[in-house]
Amino acid sequence: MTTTTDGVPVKRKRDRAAREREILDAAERIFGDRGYQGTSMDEIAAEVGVSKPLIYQYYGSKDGLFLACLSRLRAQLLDAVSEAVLAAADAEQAMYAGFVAWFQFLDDHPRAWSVIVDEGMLSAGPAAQAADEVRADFVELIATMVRLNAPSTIDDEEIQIVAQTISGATERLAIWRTRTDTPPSADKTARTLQDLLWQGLHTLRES
Amino acid sequence: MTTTTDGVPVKRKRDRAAREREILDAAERIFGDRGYQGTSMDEIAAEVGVSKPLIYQYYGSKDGLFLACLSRLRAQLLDAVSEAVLAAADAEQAMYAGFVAWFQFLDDHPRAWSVIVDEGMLSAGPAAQAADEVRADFVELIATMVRLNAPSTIDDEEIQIVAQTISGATERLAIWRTRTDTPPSADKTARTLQDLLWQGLHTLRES
DNA sequence: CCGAAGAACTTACTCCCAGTAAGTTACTCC
DNA sequence: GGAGTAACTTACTGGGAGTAAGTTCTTCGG
Repeated sequence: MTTTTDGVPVKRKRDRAAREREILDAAERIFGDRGYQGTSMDEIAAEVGVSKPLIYQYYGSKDGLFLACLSRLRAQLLDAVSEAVLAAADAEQAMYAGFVAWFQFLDDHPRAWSVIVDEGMLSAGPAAQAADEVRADFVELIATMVRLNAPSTIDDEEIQIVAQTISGATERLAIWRTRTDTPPSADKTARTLQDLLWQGLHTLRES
Repeated sequence: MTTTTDGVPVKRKRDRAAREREILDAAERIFGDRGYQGTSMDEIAAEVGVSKPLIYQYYGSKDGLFLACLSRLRAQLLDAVSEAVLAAADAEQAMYAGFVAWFQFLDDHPRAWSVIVDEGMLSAGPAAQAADEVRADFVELIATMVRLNAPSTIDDEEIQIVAQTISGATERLAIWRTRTDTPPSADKTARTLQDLLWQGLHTLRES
């Protein structure tokens, strides 16, 4: 049992939740350093000081563990962007602030980002679908902003198209910036993207 | 020797170029069906009716072989899009026609596309850089079109940003369309994208 | 305090697959 | 026909994902 007589959970000496966190932290670090392919489950197990089957018991597979990392990191990224968006004075500033927050976060957390880049690694099987769901929160946020700024004549399909466009654009820009020697600043990138998209958003015509 | 006395290449019974093509064709088919991870080199070798080390001799590694497939498919895709762009009456039509050709090609060649999607698989090591170079032709084409349509006050960094944006957007849209039950038509997707971007392209202001 | 039940955890494997060392066969030219 | 080389094969290694089967720890009812 994990509860006392009054039903309150009690600290066990071997605490599953804590172990899961330990494993996840180590996985995040190693995946971030060496990439998905370059990381072995044995390595993560050794880093935590635990045997490999334990990790399989908790996370099911290498994909599962990677996905758990991805999911947690994406959540942090979404928080950073959401916060920036909500703090903005008007809709135009909100979109711009969101872009800046996105690029800035990725500049500040290169290891986190390199995990997110490796999302592409999961292009096969059920993991691909799971990875899409992780990204979906983001697309949702973007879709909401699009809805607020586009003409009311727009239909749901078009909103999806625009949201996917913006999501794809920001991801590609982020990857490109990390692979370029002297990338434009987070701010300039965000500003250019904003200039490119803002007008068009308001003038989307019906099909 | 592979030449006769007058220097003209002669057909050898065992013809390397032909073998390379055979291997590449088989690899393209199998990678397209089963994905990068799901494909083994033994499988490709068996399909061609050749031993595995031969493939390694010609293509160096699994990544190398995959990259060769990717490169050939990308070239076909680029051709299709270039042709559509060049055949258009004016700049606005050219951009739109390019988008349509892109989405249409991917609808028509699902196996080819699934290889290109797996490009993300090569996020590590020198293969990642090689994959970027394969994509670079495309970004180049887009950059050219941007240059023709944007105000002359734009700088090179901004052109790169815009080109990466468009490249990222089209790729994400293509992936999204394949993973959606009833995706919008190639035409509607292209039209919406065009509406979103065209105006902004002309009003990009200086930093 | 004792023993049963189950959760946490380990040892010691299997299998698959990328990549290779070393050798064999087929062709070309002199 | 024999030397040289390109095309090709057999038979292996190494490493890593995933697992079967067992052991140790913790809790709880009696």
